[in-house]
Amino acid sequence: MAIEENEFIANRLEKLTGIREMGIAPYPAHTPDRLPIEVLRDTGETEEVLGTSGRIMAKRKHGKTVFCDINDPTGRIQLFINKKNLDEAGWDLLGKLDLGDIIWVSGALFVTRTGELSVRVITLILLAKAVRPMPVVKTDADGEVHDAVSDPDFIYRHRCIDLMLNEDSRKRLASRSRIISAIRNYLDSDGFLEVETPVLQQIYGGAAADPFVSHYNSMDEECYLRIATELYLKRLVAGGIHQVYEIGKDFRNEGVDRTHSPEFTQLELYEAWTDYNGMMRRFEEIVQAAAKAAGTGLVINFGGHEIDLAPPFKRVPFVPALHEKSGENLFEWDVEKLSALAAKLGLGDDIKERPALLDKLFDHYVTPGLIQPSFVVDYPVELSPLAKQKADDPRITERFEAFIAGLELANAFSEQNDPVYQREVLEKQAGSSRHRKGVVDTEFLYALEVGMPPSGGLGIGIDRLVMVLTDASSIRDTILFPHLRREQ
RNA sequence: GGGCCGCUAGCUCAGUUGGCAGAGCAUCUGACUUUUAAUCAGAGGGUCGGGGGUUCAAUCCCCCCGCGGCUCACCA
Repeated sequence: MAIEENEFIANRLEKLTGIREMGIAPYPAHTPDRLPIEVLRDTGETEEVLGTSGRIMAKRKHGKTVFCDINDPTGRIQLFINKKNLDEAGWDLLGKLDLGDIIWVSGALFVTRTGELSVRVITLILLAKAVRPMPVVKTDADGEVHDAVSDPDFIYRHRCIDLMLNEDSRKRLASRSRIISAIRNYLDSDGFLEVETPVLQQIYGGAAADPFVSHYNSMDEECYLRIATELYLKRLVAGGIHQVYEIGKDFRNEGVDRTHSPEFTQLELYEAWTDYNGMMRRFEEIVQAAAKAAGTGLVINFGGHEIDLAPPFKRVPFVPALHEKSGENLFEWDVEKLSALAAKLGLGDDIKERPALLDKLFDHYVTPGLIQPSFVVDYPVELSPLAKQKADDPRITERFEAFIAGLELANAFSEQNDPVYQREVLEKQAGSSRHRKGVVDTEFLYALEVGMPPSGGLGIGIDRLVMVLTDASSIRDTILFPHLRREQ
C-alpha cells in the first residue's frame, strides 16, 4: 500500500525524486565520522573542520544564507549555510531539504553576531529524507513553547514524534531506564540472582486477576499469559536459590485507568531467612536507589504533594487504622453489617464477601490519607492467602502494602511455607473464586511440600514507581506503547 | 460498564442565535549574505471523527456509532 497522499507528503516525495535525479542517494548506509552535538558545544570556536549529524528542527532562509538548527540526543546546534561556502550540488540539495530530514555536515565552529555558536557548513550530506512532515514546535526567547503537541492520543500512537519533540517524555524514558538499572544493580550486588520464569502458562496464579487466554496450536491446549511470577519464584527458593528476583511483564485482563495497565512491569523478589520486616527494609532501599537513579532528591513532588522518601516509612497496622478512621470495630462485624455499611457509603451494594468488604472499607477510610510513604501492615488473613499468619493471631498475616500519595506501589509478606495449610487455602479458593476456575497449582504445592525456608517476598509495580519519581499523572506516560483501541 | 468533556487544515486552536469555513505555525512562489517564534509580498490547503434525522439550509440542533480524556464502578 502506498503512503497516504496529502499535499505535504506528495511535496516531499517529489523532492525525494529530485534528489535521486541529482545522483544523490537519499538513504545512504554510511555515516561519515561525527561528533555528538554536545561535544561541538563544549569545543566552542575553532578553525578545525568538524563533522556532526542530526535532524533539521528549524530552517530560516535569508537569500544566500540559510540558518538551520539540527539536534541529536545530546543537544541542538545552529548551522550557518552560505552559498559561497558550499559547492553547487550542496546548495541545490539544501533547497530540497525539509524540517525533519537527517543530515551530516562539516565545518569550522564560530560565533555569530547574535552570539550563537554555529557550524560554518562546507559539506552537506543527506542521511535520511523525511517524507512525512512532523509537527513544528517553536520555543521563543522567553523559553515559552508554542504549538506543543500534547494530545495524549497522538502522543501514545506516535511515540516517535513525542520523543522527538517533548523533552519531558525523553527525560521520563531515561529515568525509567535508569531506575530499572539501579534496582538490578542494588539486588545483584546484594547477592540476588535474576531469573526468567514462563510468561506462557498452563496454570496461572499468584494474584487474583483475570488472565489473557491464548491457545497453543501444537499442544492443542488453552494457555494463559502470566498474572504474577510469585509461584514460580517460590519454587526456586524451595530449590535453594535463596535470593532471587524477576523484573518482567505481568498481564491482567481487567479495566484500564490512570493507575492500571493491562500489561505492566513488576519486580518480584524472594529472600530466604528473612520475613516481611526484611522486605520493608528492601523496599525502602530500593526506593532510595531508584530516586537517586532518577536524579530526584529524597523530597519529591508528585501530583501536587511534597513527599519525603527518607526512611523509615510510616507503619500503619490494618485493623487498628481501620478502626481509628471509621470509629467502629469493623473487624469484629459480621458480613451483613459490613455489607450494609459499604452500601450506605456508596461503595457498592452487591458485595457479599468479608475480605472484599474489609478491603473496600479500608480503601475508603484509610488509603486516601496515605500521602507520605507508608506500609500498611498486618492484613486480615482472608485478604492474603499466600502470606504467613502472625504467631499470636491467626486472623492476621505478616503482610504489607506500600503506599505513596495514595498509590499502591508494593505488596509483600512473610511467605506462607506450610504446605498443608497452603493447600487447604488454595483448594478452598479454587472452589469459590471467579478467578480460579477450580485449578490449583500442584507443582507450587509440591515445592512447599519438599520444604521452603522461611522467606520474605516483595512485589513492586515498576510503572507506578516511575510515575511517582517522574511526576506522571497516568501510568500510560511511563509505558512507551500503551495499549490503545484500534484506530478506525 | 455509567456520567461528563472533547474530535474543525500537516500541528496548535478560534468560530457560527443554523446562512459560501477562520487564524498562527507549517507548505508552495518571490524578495532578502549573521538570523533565531527571522521578516516582507503573494498562493494553495478542509467529507468540520463516521452515519442517519430535523430544516429552504447542519460544522452548529436531535439520534446512533467510533476514538480519546477525566471521573465513578470493577481490579487480593
